Amino acid sequence: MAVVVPGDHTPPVPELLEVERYRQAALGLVGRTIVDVDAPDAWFLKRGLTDSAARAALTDHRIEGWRRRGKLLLMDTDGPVLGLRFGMTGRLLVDGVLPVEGLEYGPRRTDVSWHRFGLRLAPAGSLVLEDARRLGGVELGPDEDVLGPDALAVTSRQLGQALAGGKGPLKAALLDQHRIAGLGNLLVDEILWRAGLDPARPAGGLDGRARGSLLRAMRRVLRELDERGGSHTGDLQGARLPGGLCPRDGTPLERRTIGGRTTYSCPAHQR
DNA sequence: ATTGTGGCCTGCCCGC
DNA sequence: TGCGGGCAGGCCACAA
Repeated sequence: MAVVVPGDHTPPVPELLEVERYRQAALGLVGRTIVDVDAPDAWFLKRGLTDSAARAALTDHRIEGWRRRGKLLLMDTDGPVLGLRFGMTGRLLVDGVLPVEGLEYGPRRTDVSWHRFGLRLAPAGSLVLEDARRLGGVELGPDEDVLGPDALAVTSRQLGQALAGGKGPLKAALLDQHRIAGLGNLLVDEILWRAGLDPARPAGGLDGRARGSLLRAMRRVLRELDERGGSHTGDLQGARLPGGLCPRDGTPLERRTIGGRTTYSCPAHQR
């Protein structure tokens, strides 16, 4: 059940669960042909891409599939691969419809001035990436291999490799998309809270038992929060504010900056 | 190579 | 009622 806290206006942050929903919705576009590209915001185009270059590269090509690796959404065509990143506030409109709806927080309004990238399709339809804060981006032929294994499919062995020898905090390792791809701040706080692990403990210091707890919590959180409706529906979410109490044991939560991110954790049961 | 820090960007909340 | 400051966080450049 989603926790709704009046006054909390955490925006809908696209972590892997939201990007996966975008992917599922975009699958409906497979088979259509790109007839025009609209990229009005040069900032949004990465790695030297320009509006005219994107148009030249994509026009007349057919969409053949959609893949996801972590938070990176990949459009396969019979020409180039297009990579879409959503940053913190990016949303995808598929034929004018927002696939991620019912989000409890954040602005519901939309604004055409936030449309950073669009594809016009034949015989009909469109794809639009809307991003108020412009922290996302679009690039051609993204390097997918710099990303670690996807968090939804990570194996015990891969998790062990991702954490091995890490001297930084556990949370920073889980946020590092090179190690494991897909987890953002909210999901990591929820996972570590459920696993009973202190986000500040060294990533490389986990024994087999702790790694097992972590992997189980990761899988369970991803499955449950997806069923509930997204990354912001965790049990910790409602308490993730100054003065919040641990929903498990009532202890005042600790608020710290770890891995450069605002971090809430329970000093009593996260060790 | 690994780890840490700051900046990008802008909507929104809060206090005055 | 308006305004300024701080905050949010994914990602990247850069420093140590």
